[in-house]
Amino acid sequence: MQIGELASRGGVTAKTIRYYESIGLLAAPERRANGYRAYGEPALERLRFIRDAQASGMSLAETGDILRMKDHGERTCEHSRAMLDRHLHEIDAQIASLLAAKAELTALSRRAESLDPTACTDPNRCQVLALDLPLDSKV
Amino acid sequence: MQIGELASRGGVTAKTIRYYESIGLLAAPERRANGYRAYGEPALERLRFIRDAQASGMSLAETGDILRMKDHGERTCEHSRAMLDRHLHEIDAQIASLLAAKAELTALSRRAESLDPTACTDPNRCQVLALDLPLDSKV
DNA sequence: GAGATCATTCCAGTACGCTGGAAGCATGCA
DNA sequence: TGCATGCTTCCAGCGTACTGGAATGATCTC
Repeated sequence: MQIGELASRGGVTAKTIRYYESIGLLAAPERRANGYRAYGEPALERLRFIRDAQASGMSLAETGDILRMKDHGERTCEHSRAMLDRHLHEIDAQIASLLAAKAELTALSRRAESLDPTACTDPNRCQVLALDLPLDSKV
Repeated sequence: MQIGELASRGGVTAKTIRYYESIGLLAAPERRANGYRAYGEPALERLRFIRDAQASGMSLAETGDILRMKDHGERTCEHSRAMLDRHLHEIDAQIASLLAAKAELTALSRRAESLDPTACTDPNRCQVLALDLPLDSKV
């Protein structure tokens, strides 16, 4: 597939793919006679892995470390595994934090639903924001 | 309190506080005769809210939106609820990505565990993450 | 054949969230 | 008194991760 298709299927732009290639996250693919990059399915998998890793809070540099480890996957070492485990712990912490935030915001949103919109007349108070979170702090 | 104390109690630097003031997240406080900024406890609460909001994934701009809505006592119910709901969707997306990343990293880690640890005695192999060259040597 | 669309390279710029450093005045303490 | 530390302003720069745009060429569709 060409870069445009890879981009749309991977949820990024062609620019981003070229950028990833430039920093070594994606290998330089084969070129067709016209100079166009030609990708296979593995490139898409790799691209999706990068997106997932990024979403887990890893930098592109760290993601590159892991991808390189994956590339050498037939043999790995304590260092690599420690790094993976560290990231796994970070991910768990992030998930926990997000779930906590979600619970808080959900409670806030639910409370907002139960409010009478016409009750939103107090110029000094927003009922949605005034509760559950320390939003009433003023400087 | 002076900026230094606010900074240390808020877990940021004085630089950061001046930066927040410069972008409108913190109101310009009163000044003492010597020109020093003088803060009260509410500034600390506000600073902590900013920190908490950031920790839950909000940008400083979003945080500022919420703080300003509250400051102005506007009728913000609809706006606030839309923002909350949007943020909830973002959190869901983030959690999904985190879970996907976790699954992939767990698989990698598990594969690493199943390998012979004595294979990690080669210094070039045992420092895969630190020493290996990038995929295409173009970094 | 024309025009839209896709691709190429390269360089420069953007947004975010700070961070550093210069130059200078204020304060605290031995 | 000396000097470290703290505060002030202003401007510049940084790291991350793109993003825009120019200039150019290839392909597709009518």
